[in-house]
Amino acid sequence: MREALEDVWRALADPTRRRILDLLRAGPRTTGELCARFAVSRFAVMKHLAILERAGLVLVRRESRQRWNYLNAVPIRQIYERWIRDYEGVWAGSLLTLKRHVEGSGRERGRTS
Amino acid sequence: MREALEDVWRALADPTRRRILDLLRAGPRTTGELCARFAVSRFAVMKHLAILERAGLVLVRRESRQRWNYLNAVPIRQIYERWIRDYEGVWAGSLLTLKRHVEGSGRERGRTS
DNA sequence: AAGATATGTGACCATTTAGTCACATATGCG
DNA sequence: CGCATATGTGACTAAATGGTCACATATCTT
Repeated sequence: MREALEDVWRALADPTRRRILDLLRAGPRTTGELCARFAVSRFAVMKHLAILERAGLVLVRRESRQRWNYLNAVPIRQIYERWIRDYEGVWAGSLLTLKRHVEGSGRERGRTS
Repeated sequence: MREALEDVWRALADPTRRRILDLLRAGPRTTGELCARFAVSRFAVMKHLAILERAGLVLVRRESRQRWNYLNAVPIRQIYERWIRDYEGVWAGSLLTLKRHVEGSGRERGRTS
């Protein structure tokens, strides 16, 4: 697969969509309930929900005339495990890099490869 | 501050930029070295670097006619600590949600708030 | 000084994105 | 039935994005 997390990254890039996910952490919500929380139009929220659904971050279940949106945090976990986690080893090193950076001491490439 | 991580999220949304960061994990690189690794034009890479720099993910030090790009992983750590971490408690629950979702048993809202 | 190398800038283009309004469908209820 | 409610769709706009090419500047080397 061609990096299925691509849609997830893009979905998470928008602050409104992250807020939607934050709301869904407390439990499933109908589309109407979600719209009531945002200043933008109902359709704008629906578009965001469609993007979140395509990314697999939101699961939808229709019940009569309502649409229940469920949070699925699994893709977020994958983002962490497949990418962010790889940077844990550099966190401490980054502070050192910053220090050398401001010191401006030349010729300290220190590349690993 | 008005959520300074906004630029970081947007910067991370692009796969080319994430690849640049992956390269920089092994150590600092000049702009030219980075360009050689990508199919897109040199200027496209420079634009990506500018976005990464604005987000604070890349620190730049000029040395004579070269520009050394350093990885700064601190914003990535903040993304984790201020957002992703909050979802750890839901990872297990998401599997349960998924199970209920496919079962399609109505009326199990189970909201916390 | 001259040329090669490394990076910075300006102008432009195509596509995507986030948003709008208006209208359609579908369901619960009196 | 008829109406209110909840969600789905179509058409459109403005701005941001990712990309290009051409040109400018600055520095190292001969």
